[in-house]
Amino acid sequence: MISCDDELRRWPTDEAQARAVQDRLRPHVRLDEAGPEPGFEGTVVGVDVAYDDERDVVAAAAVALDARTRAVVDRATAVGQVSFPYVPGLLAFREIPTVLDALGRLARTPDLVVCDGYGLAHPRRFGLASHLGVLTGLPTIGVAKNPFTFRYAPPGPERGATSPLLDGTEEVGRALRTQTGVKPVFVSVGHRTGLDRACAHTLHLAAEYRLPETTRAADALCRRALADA
DNA sequence: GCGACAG
DNA sequence: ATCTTGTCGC
Repeated sequence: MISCDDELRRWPTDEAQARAVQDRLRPHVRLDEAGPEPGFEGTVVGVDVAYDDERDVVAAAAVALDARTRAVVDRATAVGQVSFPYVPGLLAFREIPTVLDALGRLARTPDLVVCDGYGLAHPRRFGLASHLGVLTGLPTIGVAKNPFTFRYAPPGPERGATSPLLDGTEEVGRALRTQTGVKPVFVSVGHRTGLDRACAHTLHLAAEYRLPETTRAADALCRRALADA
């Protein structure tokens, strides 16, 4: 078992340390659980972060939706100082401290967390969603807007179509068409979830727009929190 | 060395 | 991520 508090206390200050942390925590990712089944009774929480580099301020939001109806049932925000620069592959170190703060302000523990970014689809198989999952112990998935460094063949034009997201020949995630005729999103497993259910949840959450409601709600809220900070 | 590169 | 105008459309 890893201690979230200890990890935060020993937050890396340079890239080499950060990569070492990823290599140390990666074995704690659990890939043997299917995760919450689609339509489960509980909450899906979306998290997102906004920055003001001028003021060195970061604002995070966590929005809890009813997993079945997608109705917002709770929301929380947190504001902090930027703890790491943006480096491709090390995004988690920039976002996680403030996200954890916001998650801790929710009234109840999430049953599933949807992150803006990747989980296993990562150069060292330990993206933001996996990192957040290992620190919290919660089931997590990553939904990204861009394919990062990975390759994919365009999925079919219909909503629900998928194609493998590939690192060489390894499927690290899936391109998922959430709306007919619209650019796909890129789904990967974070922690304690399988790829099939990760895609099913994403599709259910993206009933109306390209991005899941969790992401849209968290994005709007963290922007507002940043403006008010 | 050069380009690519989640947010 | 963020900087940014107008514009097309429901």
